[in-house]
Amino acid sequence: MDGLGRFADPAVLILTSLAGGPKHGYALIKDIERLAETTLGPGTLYGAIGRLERRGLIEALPETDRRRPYRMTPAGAEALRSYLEHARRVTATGLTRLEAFA
Amino acid sequence: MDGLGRFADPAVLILTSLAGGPKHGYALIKDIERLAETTLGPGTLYGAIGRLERRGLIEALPETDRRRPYRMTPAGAEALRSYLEHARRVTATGLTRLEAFA
DNA sequence: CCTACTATTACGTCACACGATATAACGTCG
DNA sequence: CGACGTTATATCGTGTGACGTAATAGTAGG
Repeated sequence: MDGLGRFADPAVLILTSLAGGPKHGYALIKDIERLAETTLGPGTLYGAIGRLERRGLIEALPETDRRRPYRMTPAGAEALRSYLEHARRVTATGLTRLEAFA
Repeated sequence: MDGLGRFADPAVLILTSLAGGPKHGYALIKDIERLAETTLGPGTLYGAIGRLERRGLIEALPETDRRRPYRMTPAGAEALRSYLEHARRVTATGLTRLEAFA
């Protein structure tokens, strides 16, 4: 019971990873491990990829060499930016309050 | 479909609110609205409160006047701190990558 | 040959969203 | 004064679907 665990929203992590350039599924898993010290299982990953694609936040690129790469769309970048800015405000408030917490 | 929505993990929002001092359920809803521009429904709120209490991250104070206040425990403060620091690292990376994103 | 790489699919569970219900205090309008 | 609406406060029920876990499958490379 280590409490809350980590910040691990799959959709956000995938978009953040794709903000660094297009990647296929397996590369996403590895990048996210480095990025967030969290390992997404395949079900979690591909489930989230499908939902992001249906919402138009990412799109598939032509398959090459058994790899199915994805790229973030402009709508995805905008959604991510707005999410991250909001998250930054909220977490900053939390950290400030924690400092004052006895 | 406004994309991703906001950062809205109920457990984190509740702990963040309680980092500012003990509060009862209704006061939490109001504080979280100001804090995160998100309204937790009663089911969502009290469900999350129950789970946090079972995990020892928050604890109930004596009921006064039909109000059941909760306070964050030291374990809760530690869990929140570690979560927020991790989230800050991840979101900072995301924002950096987004700046470079074409 | 066994590990790393790459992807798909199936399945169960639990958190969460949404809404209905209950009750009490307070104000206000007819 | 009495009816009514509103604010404050908490509980419960129910359904959906995101997520975690894991089985399957194939290629390539050391």
